[in-house]
Amino acid sequence: MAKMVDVARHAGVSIKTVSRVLNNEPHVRETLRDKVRKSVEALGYVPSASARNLRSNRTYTIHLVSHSLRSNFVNAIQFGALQACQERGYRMAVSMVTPGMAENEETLRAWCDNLVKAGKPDGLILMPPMSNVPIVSEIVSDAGIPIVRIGPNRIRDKNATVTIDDQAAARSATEYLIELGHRRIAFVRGKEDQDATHERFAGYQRALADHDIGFDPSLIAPGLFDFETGLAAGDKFLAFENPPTAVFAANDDMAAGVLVAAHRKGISVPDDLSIIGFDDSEIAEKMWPALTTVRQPLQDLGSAATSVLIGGNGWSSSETNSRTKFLPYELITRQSTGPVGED
Amino acid sequence: MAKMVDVARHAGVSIKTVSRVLNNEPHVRETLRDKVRKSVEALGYVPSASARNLRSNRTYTIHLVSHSLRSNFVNAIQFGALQACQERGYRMAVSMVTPGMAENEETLRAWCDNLVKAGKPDGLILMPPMSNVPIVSEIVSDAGIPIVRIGPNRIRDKNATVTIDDQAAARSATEYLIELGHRRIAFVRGKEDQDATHERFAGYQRALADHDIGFDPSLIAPGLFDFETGLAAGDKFLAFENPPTAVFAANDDMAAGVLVAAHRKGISVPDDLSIIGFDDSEIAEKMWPALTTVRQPLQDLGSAATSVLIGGNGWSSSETNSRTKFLPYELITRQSTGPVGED
DNA sequence: TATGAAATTGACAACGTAGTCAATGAAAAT
DNA sequence: ATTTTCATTGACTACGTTGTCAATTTCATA
Repeated sequence: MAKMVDVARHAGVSIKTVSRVLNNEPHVRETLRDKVRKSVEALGYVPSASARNLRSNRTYTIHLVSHSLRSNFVNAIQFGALQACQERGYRMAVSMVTPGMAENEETLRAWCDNLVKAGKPDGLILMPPMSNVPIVSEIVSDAGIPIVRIGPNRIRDKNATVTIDDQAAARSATEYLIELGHRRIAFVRGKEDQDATHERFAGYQRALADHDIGFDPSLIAPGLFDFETGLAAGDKFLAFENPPTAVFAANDDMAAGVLVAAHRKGISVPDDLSIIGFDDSEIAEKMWPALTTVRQPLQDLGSAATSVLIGGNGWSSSETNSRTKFLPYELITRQSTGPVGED
Repeated sequence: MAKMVDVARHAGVSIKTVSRVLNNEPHVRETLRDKVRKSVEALGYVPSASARNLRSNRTYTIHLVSHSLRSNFVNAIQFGALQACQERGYRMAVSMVTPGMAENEETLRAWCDNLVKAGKPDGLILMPPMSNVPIVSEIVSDAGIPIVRIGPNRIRDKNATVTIDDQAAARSATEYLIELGHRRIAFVRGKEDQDATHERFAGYQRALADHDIGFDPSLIAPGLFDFETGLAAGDKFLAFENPPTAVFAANDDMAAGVLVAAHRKGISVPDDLSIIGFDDSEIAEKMWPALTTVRQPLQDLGSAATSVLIGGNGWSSSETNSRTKFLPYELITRQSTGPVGED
């Protein structure tokens, strides 16, 4: 395979000049530049990433870390991030923190250490729930590798976070239900170790309080952000003598579960029950009735995170104040919500 | 950061000995091994992947290439592949062939060339529809990098393919409908540039022929493997004077579209219309009624592909006969199919 | 024309590891 | 006791690029 010295010989210049041309460095005459480019073309030369990495200590690689890739949420963000990487000539690597690792702090620490020392990525994107784990941020940061966390989190360090304002979003979703006349609004929580759950719940509570609607603890169900727990929550609520007229689930998968629970009981959505989700994930518009939900610009979250890491995004690294970038959310009204029926 | 020479000094040995211990090579006394391991631990040493790559010309990286990551199909396979990689200490990189590239052969060629020469992955996993493009396989193969193609394809080279038997699977899905008494069975095709579409259609036709059911071209709709085209197909079929009693869609997203079309028209599923999908993707069981579908072991496809590349899977590279590994499919019967109603 | 400054170019070193090969020591065979 | 064999260990080099710095050329200025 052709290497730099071959190109140099072919073009009649030194390898350093070839290097300069390839890296768009100044101080090379245009005529030489052309000659080198032609030689590169003629030999089909492509620089070795390994050698470049070793010498320059930069890998041009962004590493995306998540817990499990099996979710539309992670998938969409990854897509946005990868697209942004490729546009800028960066590669993208992915890793998962398997359930076993996350539990034992020592294992997790070793894993992170290995990740950053071996791979030396130019930046790390932490997906929820890894974005909520302080020691991950800490170890990676200590190694001098910039991080962007995705999604709401309470870690306050020099690293950036890219997210939507989950609390405000949940609040406006709840207010939308209130405006439709709903008063008995149930809420399905997500995983307790993710700050998104708490933020969304806080938004829900805030909306109720703002509209003088008493908080009824029986209208809160636990959840794990998955279909099954949504189904269970729906079954629970719909078994009440006086069931809620609307359910707000902390994500779409759980909302789908509530919807199926309603279908099974022959309860009409949205006539007898309004359902609202969160994320606007892929399934939201494939359900029937199509799900009203809060749209997170997932792809944009991914590409914004990448931009923060690679630069050229207008963020100065010396920025002292807020290191959290909020992207706009949007309430997508579809057919799963409607005015409260007379009872 | 600690490097090998630091470990060597700390342990009082040469760097070569450290190297031997780290790579589990023979010819090191157990006492020295221990000493080295202790020094590694003490210094928190992790070998540099860049240096190792450069020297050994191996990257311990599997590269996954797809068209777009935004599908449950790709997502699930990626998950399986990543898991298998991590278990064996390999890294995983991902790339997308953007729509623009795929069209121009010269661009695609350059892109592939760059991918393999720069990154030098130890193996490549090609997802559909890239697994169906001959020149990609060709270029990568020429660079001496092993490939595994996922999904059915008609390329016959020395590289491996991991897939299910799409034709047989489609045939048994169709037969299931026939056994339920259906005779007017519609079919929604997928993208025409993917062999999966043709294989599944062939299986559908074969089942009809085997049961002496005449082929009715009006019961075939085009599709792009997405929800919208499924919806359009459903609208088309259900507008017939004599609509089909069952629809077989070439994937789940399109089946979801057919289902919503039926819901909108007030047609009861499965009483008046049976629907069957393909893939058993994430949404299949989140719909209502839950979708009967052909399950592809997507995660297994991903991990099997990885195993083929990394080795230790029982496949000899000198294997001369079949280079296609068929994984088992399974018909998952849920609530979207039922016996044909009397008309 | 002479002079200084800046642009241009290349020789050489260095990144951190694995491969080669020779030197040493220990065990087995004579 | 001597030779042979093999396990053990380390010195040195190569991988292909980029960084350093000095040498040379070009250009603007005096």
